[in-house]
Amino acid sequence: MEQTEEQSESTNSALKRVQETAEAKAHTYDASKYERPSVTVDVVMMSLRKRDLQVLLIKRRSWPYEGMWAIPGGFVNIDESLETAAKRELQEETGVQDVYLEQLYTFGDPGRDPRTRVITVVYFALLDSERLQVRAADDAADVGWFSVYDLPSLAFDHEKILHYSLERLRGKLDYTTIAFSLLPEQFTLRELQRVYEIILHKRLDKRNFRKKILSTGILEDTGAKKMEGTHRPARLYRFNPEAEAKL
Amino acid sequence: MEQTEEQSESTNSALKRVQETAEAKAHTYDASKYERPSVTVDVVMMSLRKRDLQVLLIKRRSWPYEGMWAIPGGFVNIDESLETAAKRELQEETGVQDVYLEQLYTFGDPGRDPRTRVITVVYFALLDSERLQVRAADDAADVGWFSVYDLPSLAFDHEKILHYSLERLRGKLDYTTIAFSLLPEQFTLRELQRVYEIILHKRLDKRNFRKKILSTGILEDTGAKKMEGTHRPARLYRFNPEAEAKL
DNA sequence: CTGACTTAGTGTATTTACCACACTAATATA
DNA sequence: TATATTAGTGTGGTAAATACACTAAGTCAG
Repeated sequence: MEQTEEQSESTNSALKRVQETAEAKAHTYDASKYERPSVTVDVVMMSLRKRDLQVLLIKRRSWPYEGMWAIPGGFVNIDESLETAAKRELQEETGVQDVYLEQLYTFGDPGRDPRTRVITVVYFALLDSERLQVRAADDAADVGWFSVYDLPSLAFDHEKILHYSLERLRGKLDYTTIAFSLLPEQFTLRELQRVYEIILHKRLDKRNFRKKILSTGILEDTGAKKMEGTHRPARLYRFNPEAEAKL
Repeated sequence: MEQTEEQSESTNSALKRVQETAEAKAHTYDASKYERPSVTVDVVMMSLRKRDLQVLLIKRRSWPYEGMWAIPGGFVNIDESLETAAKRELQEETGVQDVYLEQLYTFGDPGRDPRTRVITVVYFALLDSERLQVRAADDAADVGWFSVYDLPSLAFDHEKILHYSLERLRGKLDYTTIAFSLLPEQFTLRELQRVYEIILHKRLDKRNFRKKILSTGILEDTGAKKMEGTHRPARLYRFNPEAEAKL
């Protein structure tokens, strides 16, 4: 449930040796002009839309992979932290703030970008299905939401990144409260169950699910009820972060 | 148990906008000469020594943090992958190859290094206690092994990195086979239990431990026995990677 | 207004995982 | 030959996971 904070370092006695050999070994790549790799931040943004787990992608308008879809991202400014850069990207792409955000993995193989050496730190973000509406259909030509179970062909190795993201999401689902960040403040138990079912991609037993969730004490009954469609009305719950219960 | 592969990208329609503003926003840091962050790879190397979980550190010989201990690391060469860089570091520091290696986290706050902006990708390595002997005491003035439970004062925020490493190790202990990478090919059940006890820093029940491990079918009886000290001889087991059993 | 339809909400019995706990046998050493 | 040391083994109790089916509150169409 927690991601530790940033920071660290490296340069030490051994480092100078390395640095000296670094340029010597660099028998070019594409660009001898780039002695050092560039660093970008990419953000995998997922949300629930229409009872489906979807990811936000951007259509590339130039070489390489022109016309293909890609995960949004951009360079890290010299004076901002990686997380700040990820938040800025989010803000620029969707206009949303205060979403769940965690660092996923750093991808840095040489040759992953045909233009130059780029190391990218990938962040993973979850939007709740309500605030989601805000933008998303704005400059609809370039930006689109896609089901993670039915992806278009993707630029670079972004398909691999999305698979990794999905694995991580699934893994964290049952020992963290990550699922709540996909729902609005109030929700019914059935809606919560649906989040789990969509992400795990399998049916769950209703009674066992409710029993397990409620036994953790992590939910708070709002007293309100939700009436919708042709059903019986359902209780609305709220996530209680105070209750540091284990799922 | 698996770490996905490298690779990805970022530059897309939104990227250009970002890049333009990047330099504008960069109201210096220390170095306007560095328009872009440098990238290093640091390696947290742990091993079991004398019934203790220890980490390899290097003594700094210059500013900043002169005389303090730090995690070894170095710049990423322009033509090598992050993992390759981490392996190279390992090789340089300890002369060991083919160890367990996984990417841990990327730390990149501006100001984490007083000299310039450095983003570091931290890898986590485990050496088995046998091959360990190889070097380690070579240029003993600069390099040393320290108990993770009794650390010296560390350069930069390396203490935080080590805490994170230990947490990750503990977390993975019971749903992966990571523990085996700390042992030689053959080992007794008692030795395996000791690995768990040292890492989790608590005593485990012998019978329950054996029952659980053996029931997974992940161990293979070698037929051999180990006689040592003033004990009864013990069976030697071997890790069987084929048996894709869950711990 | 009535009948058909949809979903909320509830309990029990079975199986499986987890945990606490103590003695005997093989070997080395003094 | 006596002493010290560790390997190896089983059982019962408790908590968690799973499989499974019906009733009641509401909506909607006719």
